[in-house]
Amino acid sequence: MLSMETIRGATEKVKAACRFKNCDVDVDSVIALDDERKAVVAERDELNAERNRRSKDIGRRKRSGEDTSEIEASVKQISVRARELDAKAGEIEAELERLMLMIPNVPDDSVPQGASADDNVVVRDWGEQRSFGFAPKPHYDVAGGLGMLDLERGAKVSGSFFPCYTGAGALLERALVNFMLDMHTGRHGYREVFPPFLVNRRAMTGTGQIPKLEEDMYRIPEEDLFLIPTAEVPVTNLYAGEVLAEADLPVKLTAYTACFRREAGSYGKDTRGIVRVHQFNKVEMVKLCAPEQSPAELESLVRDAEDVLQALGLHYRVVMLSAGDMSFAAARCYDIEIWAPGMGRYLEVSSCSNFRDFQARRMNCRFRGKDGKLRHAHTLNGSGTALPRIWIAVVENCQQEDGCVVIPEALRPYMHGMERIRPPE
RNA sequence: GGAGAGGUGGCAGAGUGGUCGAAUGCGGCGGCUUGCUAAGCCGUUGUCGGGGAUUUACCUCGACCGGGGGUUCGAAUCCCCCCCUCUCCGCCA
Repeated sequence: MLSMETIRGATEKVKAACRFKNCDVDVDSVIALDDERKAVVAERDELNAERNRRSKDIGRRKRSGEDTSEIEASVKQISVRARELDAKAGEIEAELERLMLMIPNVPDDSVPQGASADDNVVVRDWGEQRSFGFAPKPHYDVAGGLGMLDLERGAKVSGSFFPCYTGAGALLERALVNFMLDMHTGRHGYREVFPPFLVNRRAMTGTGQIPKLEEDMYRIPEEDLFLIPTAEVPVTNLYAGEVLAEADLPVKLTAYTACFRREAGSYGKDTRGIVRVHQFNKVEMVKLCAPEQSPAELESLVRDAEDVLQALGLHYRVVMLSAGDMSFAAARCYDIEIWAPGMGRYLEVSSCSNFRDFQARRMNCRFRGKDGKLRHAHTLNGSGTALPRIWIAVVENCQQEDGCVVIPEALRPYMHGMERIRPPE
């Protein structure tokens, strides 16, 4: 969430952010409500002060045996009035918080000030599109021939878009997870965590999935728990309500989790294969750092994700998102798009964002600076990377004319030394 | 699921209706002492919100003793609900 200082001091920018990110909040009325809050709180506090003075007086008089019934009656009246105002203040504060939680983060001045994905900017690319001596097939055809996927049976037990990986497909999935975790922990200096996959409402609110995206989450009503849509939620919220030491920053964490998304409203898109599914695996990187560090930490975060793709020899491009294409909580975001020759398009495998103090305010995560003062931390995260799409990229890029898939060398140690995936006997 | 114990300031740990934002100890910070260190002594040491002074550290009011509600002139202290932690029993991957 934004501070009230930001909302009051940069009102026009905040309004622009609401337009870019399609959030319907009346910023002026938020400010007006805060004015009202201040007035009610001031009156209540004055009454409380008077009540406290008189109550202490009652204590003194009782000890000296005086009659206090008159002054007690006066305090009673003050208390009743103060309680009414307190209730009113509580209502205003709840409404104010509800509205503040609906205001999106403000995009950085440095990002393209456009309204849609058309305004995104490719900032660099790596490698090139592989040329084939034959027509490359989409992953579902390649994987089908190799017994790597069983979408029909997955649909039988859960529904469509709940993929089931089989045989070498399952092994490839597991290999990719281990390969990426090893790289981030061993080479990039992240600490591995294995968090819960179900989180409470507070956590979902902390990272900003709620309220705007609540409809996209799977929810367990009995406990009001949500299946995580990304490891970002449990991992970032690990530090909710805490005060970190500046010397411990940046905190760099990596986690494998399954991710669950209802993908409400996206039916009809990407209906074949596993580009868009309700359950998928992902290795995520999360950072908490001091405000001064976050711009550089975002750049290194993207590089860490790129390293995965480079080690696998997969062509990709890095895109800076425009103000209108960024998520609710992000201030600045790079997407990494990997080339999928069978589908003939680039697929988003990673999204690396700097949230500045937006999530930290919601979570109340602070750090104590060297000067002894408390400040909100900055948070960042990025996929490193999302499994279905990197799985697709491996299968489609490494397919051979005979239908086999040659496994990238970096993955072979994770696949019992296997060099190529052949059709099952 | 059942029974019990407990959640107080950075930590430990007192406090069972007013003089408690909270003893005491440890830690932290400042100072004194000292050749240095240790020890000792003195002082200081939370967060959030409002108002005021001031180009920063200042003053003042309010709130906060797991969370929420209640009783009372007055609640860390009494009552109710919830959450979490620990111990034991049951069940179970």
